[in-house]
Parts: sequence; structure tokens; C-alpha cells
Amino acid sequence: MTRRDAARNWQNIVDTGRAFLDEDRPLRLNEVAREASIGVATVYRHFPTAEALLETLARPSLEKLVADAEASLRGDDDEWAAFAGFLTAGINAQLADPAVQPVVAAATHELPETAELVARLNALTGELLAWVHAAGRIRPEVQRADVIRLMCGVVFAATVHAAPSERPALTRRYLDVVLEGLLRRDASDQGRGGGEPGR
Amino acid sequence: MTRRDAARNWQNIVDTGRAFLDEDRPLRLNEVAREASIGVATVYRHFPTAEALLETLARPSLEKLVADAEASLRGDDDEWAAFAGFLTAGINAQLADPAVQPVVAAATHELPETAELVARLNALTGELLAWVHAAGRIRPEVQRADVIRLMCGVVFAATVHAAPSERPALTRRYLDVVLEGLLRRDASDQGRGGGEPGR
Amino acid sequence: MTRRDAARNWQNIVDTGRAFLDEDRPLRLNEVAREASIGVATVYRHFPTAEALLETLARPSLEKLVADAEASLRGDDDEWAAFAGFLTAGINAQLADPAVQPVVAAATHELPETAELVARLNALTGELLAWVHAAGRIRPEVQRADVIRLMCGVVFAATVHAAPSERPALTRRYLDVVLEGLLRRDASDQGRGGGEPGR
Amino acid sequence: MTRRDAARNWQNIVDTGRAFLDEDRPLRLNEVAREASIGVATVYRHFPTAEALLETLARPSLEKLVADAEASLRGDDDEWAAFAGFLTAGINAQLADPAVQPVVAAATHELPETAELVARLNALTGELLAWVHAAGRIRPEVQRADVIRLMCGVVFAATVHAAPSERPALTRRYLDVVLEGLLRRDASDQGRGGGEPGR
DNA sequence: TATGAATGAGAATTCATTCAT
DNA sequence: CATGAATGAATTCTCATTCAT
Repeated sequence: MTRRDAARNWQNIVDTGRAFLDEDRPLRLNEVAREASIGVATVYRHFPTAEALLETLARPSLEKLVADAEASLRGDDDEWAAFAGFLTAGINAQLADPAVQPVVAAATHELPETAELVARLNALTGELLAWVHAAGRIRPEVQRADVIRLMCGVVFAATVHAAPSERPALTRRYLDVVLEGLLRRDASDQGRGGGEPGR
Repeated sequence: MTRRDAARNWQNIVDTGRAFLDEDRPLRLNEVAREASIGVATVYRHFPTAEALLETLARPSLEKLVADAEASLRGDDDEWAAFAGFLTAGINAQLADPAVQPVVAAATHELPETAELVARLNALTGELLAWVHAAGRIRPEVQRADVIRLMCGVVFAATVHAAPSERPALTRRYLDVVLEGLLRRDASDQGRGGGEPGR
Repeated sequence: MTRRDAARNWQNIVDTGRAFLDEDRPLRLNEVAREASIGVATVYRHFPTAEALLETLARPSLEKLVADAEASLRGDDDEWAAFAGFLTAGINAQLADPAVQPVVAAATHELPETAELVARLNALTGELLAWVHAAGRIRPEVQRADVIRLMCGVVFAATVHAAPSERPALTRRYLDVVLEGLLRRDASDQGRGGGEPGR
Repeated sequence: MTRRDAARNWQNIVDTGRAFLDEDRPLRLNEVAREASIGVATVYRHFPTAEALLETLARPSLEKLVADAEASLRGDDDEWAAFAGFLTAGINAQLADPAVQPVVAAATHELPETAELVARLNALTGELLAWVHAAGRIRPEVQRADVIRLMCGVVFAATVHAAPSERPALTRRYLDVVLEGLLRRDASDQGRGGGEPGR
């Protein structure tokens, strides 16, 4: 078979996998193969595991996310707006593409490309965070990993007991809460109490 | 009557199920039966589905949570402390008992007792929230469901890329952020910028 | 427990078993016990097997059949009418009581009472047949077992691709065919018709 | 392509299934698989349900039956002989192949091929019956469905309290009775006998 | 390289029967 | 004599992966 055929197959599998996610059926390589009218083994050749296919599906969203973050860093926005914009973009990506959330939250990745993408995402998160830290606008203890985690947490929160259609509105509100909570609050604020809430 | 035997078996199953959760193996009734050295059908008699066992496992934690919330409502703490204490307790329950999270986040419940417990939890959440609202100490748009969702979100956030041992510390910090973000911030604050973070 | 209680249980089981047959659910002693709100073991004590319960359920119908056959033999009807009446009664019993068919068709019986009842039924069939043979009104090769078999065959035929409500009408027609076919037909007979076989 | 293997497996399954029927063990796909030394899933791929396998097993017999019926319709026999021959063939098929009876008596069919075969059988039954009706040689009320039912009834009758080896003789006699009973009998007919219908 | 049939371990569930109380 | 919990073999079906062609 020619390269072209192989590419066609690859695309066919990816498209079918996407359709599975959209109807949120579990990504089963066997079923994907059947639905794509392609031999199982062919699918396995292209994507050794379901996870590999998932990462491939997530890739465009992740790339866009990385590109956006890079743009933010070089853009005209002030540091806080850039930071907030990045979180918003990350959240929206997770809502828009069901492949993103599991890949971002996963401890390890199957494909080196994914690992690298995620690493860049982390790095960019770090840079944005450093910028915000430098401006003294965020709680000093916040670290890179916290940002990623809070992003995932906001998405998850909007997922609990809520239909997909309600989620964008919920994440907007929840992110707003989180950002407000992350803001550094200096001397003049100190008096305002409420400060020491929980536990 | 084999009551005693039955009770022993029941306990045995519950304990074994607990062990599964602790080692976070999936709760499979068959395996639980095997490990408990109990006939499969006996397990099925006691717990028609894995979900039923899970809810049974979650029950003590949920009951404690409800009791604590009731105590908070009647206690001496001010409204904010009570509210924060409730969130903390809920989060800690989810961290301490792996059965709690899925049950709280589930859309429906198998056992009527669970449904009732969760309903009471919701009601108490509502009461605490109303109290805080009455004191004008929280963003006015926050609703009962938001509180539950944010609680789950904090737990989830602390779960991402983090070993179990790190989670308590993380949830403490994240809850702090969220509480800070939920606090109503009045006129005198308005100027302080950062105000419009989101999207 | 007193005898009276035992009798009540027995009746309860029988009634419940009957209900099962009527809704044609399979007779499962376990389920019968549950539905009757009686311990399984109690049911097993009264009826060691499902077959035993079935035979018990069939018994009244069989007894009535035997009684009717005896009456026919001693009655005023002519031999053919008695014979036809017996077949009709047997068929109707099978249609009316789902317990009858399997018991009549079974090769062996669990309960001695059933065995005896069936034996009497066979004997009576034989007597009626002998009477009809003596009058030269039936094909000479027909034997007792044939009569039973044809009876079952007619019932079964009416069961194929036919709703229960249609069956009585069908059996009537099919029995008519069979009786007509059994009639001895030789020159001298031609006029005699035997025309009035059925019911 | 594993076509050859697949075909071999298919045949193996069919043969094994046949053996089960012959020893009249219940057709259980798992057992068939084990006995055929073939993976369970392979069997399930070829035959999604036991019923599907049963119908496949019945197919050759049904096809032969259809072919015979078509031949009878076009053959030289007179209408009654053709009709009787068809019934005889149907009965013998049921006796010879245990798969036939349940398939013919079933209300619905799993495989479209079976449904079609049975439909053709019904149609042919109708044609033969129409021919016999046209010649005025059968009770006018007899319909197509009656013919099928009586065929099944004769087979069933021969099954009651009778070893397989006796059944052919019994069905011959019982069919004779039924055919005699179906014959139209009016004055002008009397001489014609129709006496020697079947077989 | 593509194919899709084959695999068989595994998961969920049911049921007739026994047995301890 | 009654109870109903316990049993575990049996059954049905699924799925991720391999392998022969």
C-alpha cells in the first residue's frame, strides 16, 4: 500500500476516533476499526493503544493552546490579563475537546510528541506565572503545578451534576472565583478579615 | 436464623471492599467475593451491584459529614468559619475515603439511604450558604450546587499530578484560594484592580 | 409449627405455583418461595423438585379427567360419543391447565399419586378404546397409546403459531379431523357417518 | 485473508452443533466452542446466538423441503398425492433433523435467510393447499396455517412416550389418520376413496 | 503493509440446592 | 418443622490483542 493510502487510513481513524469522543463513547480500538471500515491490525499499527489515539486527537488542541500561550507572553496584555487568558484558554480547550482533559491530567504520556507538548505547556505556564509573580500580583506560594491543577479543578467542578451545555458558564464563574482568590492582597487589605477562612 | 453468619459475611464483604478501595483496585463483586472467601451469590445478595457496595462503603463518611455540618450550624463559630469548616470537612472526607468522591459526584444513587444522605448534605449546604449569604459575606450569585461543585473541584485539583500524600496540603491551599475568591468584596475594595480577570 | 400452619403453607405454595403457570413463568422453587413469602427450604420440604409441584398442580385436572372418563364409560352415550367426549375433555384440560400437558406427556412421574392417576387414565383410555373397537367403529390398528399421543398432538398443533385465545377453536377443528380419520370406514359403514364425533 | 481458516472453523462449529443435537444436548455456544476446540468468541462471531446456529443447522433440511415441495407442484402426481407427499416430507424432515422442528414452530427467526426459507415454505404450502381445494378434495375450512400446525402436531404426537426409533412408523400412521380426516367426504366422493393418500 | 478472523481470559449474573440456626 | 442465608458451579457474553494470510 502506498504512503497515500496509509495517510488516508490514519486520517480515517482519527476522524472516527473523534466521532467516538464527540458521542462520548469509550475509545475502543476495535470498535473504531469497525466503524472506520479498517482492519483492526491497521489501527493497532497506527495507534498501539487507545491512549496513543487519544493523545493524537488531543494534539491540535494542545498545539493551539501552546501557540496562544506564546502569543500571550509576547502580547500587549498586562501580566494578569495574560495569565487569566491562558487559564481561560486551557479551560475552554478542555471543554471543547474531550481528548484534552485526560491527556493534561495524565501522569505519563504514550507519545513523545505529547510529552513534549505538555512539557512546553508546563514551561509556558511557568513563564506566565513568573511574570505575574514578578509583578507581585499573585500569592507568593503559588507554583507552576498549582496553576495546572487549578485549571483542571475548575473544569472538573463544572462537570459535577451539570449538563455539558451549562459548563462554559460555570467554568467562567469558577475561574473568576479562583483568580480572585489567587490575587495578592497587600497591606491595605489585611484588615479586611475573612482572610483566614478554612480548616 | 443465620443472622450472625449473615452479619459476619456482610462485614467481611464490606471490609474486603474497603481494602480494594484502599489499594485502589476497581470494586468488582466477583473479586471481592473471591478475596473474602465468600460465595459470589452471597455477595450479590448483600450488594446487588458494585455501586451499592460503594455507597455502603461511603456511608459512614457521609454520615459523619452530615453530623459535622449539623454541629457547625448549631455551633458557636461565626457563619464564615462554619461554612469554611464544612467545606474543609467535605474535602477531607473525600481524601480520606475513596468511596466518598464518586458517590458525592454521582448523578443518581442506588440505595435510597444514600440518596437521602446526599439530599441531607445538600440541604445542609444550602442552610450554611443561606447563613453566609444573610451575613453578606459571599458573592451573591453563589448557589448551593456551586458549593458542592467547588468542593469536588478542589479535591480533583489536588489529585492531578500529585501523590496521595501531598493531597491534604494541596487541598488546604486550594480551598484557601477558593474561599478567598468567594468572599464578598465591597466598595472600598473596588479600586484594587485585578478585578476583572476571567475569560 | 402445627399441622394447620403446614397445610396453610402447602396451599400457599400451590396457589403461588399456579399463579406462576398462569403467567407462564417457569416454575422455580426459589422464586415461588419468595413470592409466597415462605422459606425456600419449606418449599423444598413440601415439593422436593419443581416437577413434584407441577404434578401437584396438575392433579385436580387429572382427577376430574379420570372422573369424567369413568362417567362416560357408565353413561348413556354411545361408544363413539363417549370416546370423542373423552378426547375433548383431555384436550380441554390441557388447554385450561398448563400443568396438565407436561405431566401427561412426561415419561416418568415424581409422585406416586401422579403415576397412579396417569395409569388410571391410561386404563380408562384403554377401556373406552376397547368399547369402540368392539363396536367396530375405529381403525383396528389403533392402540391405547395412540389415543393419548393423538390427544397431545392435537393440543400441540393448536399451539403452533397461535395465540392462546385461538387454541380452543383450533383444537376443536383438529380433533374433528382426527376423529374423522380414526373412524372405521368400510362399505357397510359409509352411510353411518359416525358423523357426530366432537364435543 | 484467513478465509480458509474461517470456513474451516465455521464448518467445525456447525458439525459440533450437529453432534450436540444428535445427542440431544442443549445447544450452548460455550460448550460447542469448547468441544470444537475453538475460541468462544469465534463461535459468537459466526453465530451471535444459539438460535442462529440452530437455524443454520436446520437450513439444509429446510432447503431440501422447499425444493421437494416445488418439485411436487410441478410433478406428475395428482393433487392429493402431492399434498400428502409434502406433509410426509415435512414430517420426515422434522424426525430426521432435530433442528427443523423448533425452527418451523418458532414464531420469529434470527436469520433473514431462515425467515425467507420459512416464508417460501409457507407459500408453497399455500399453493399445494389451493390446488387441493380447487379439486374439492379437502375440507373447505382448512387453511394454510392449519396444514403447518397439523404437520407439527403429528410429529409431536409421535414423540410422546415413544422412543425415536418408533417415531417414523407412528408418524406414518398418524398422518394417515389426519389425511383421511381432512379429505372431503360427500356423496359423489364416496367411491373415490382417496383412500391411499400419503407416503 | 493491510486485513480481519481468532483467541481465551475475564466479567457479570443466575439458579438449584444445602445447611446452620 | 420453618427459615432464609450461603453456596459455587454454570452460563452468557465482551474485549484487548495476536496472528495467519
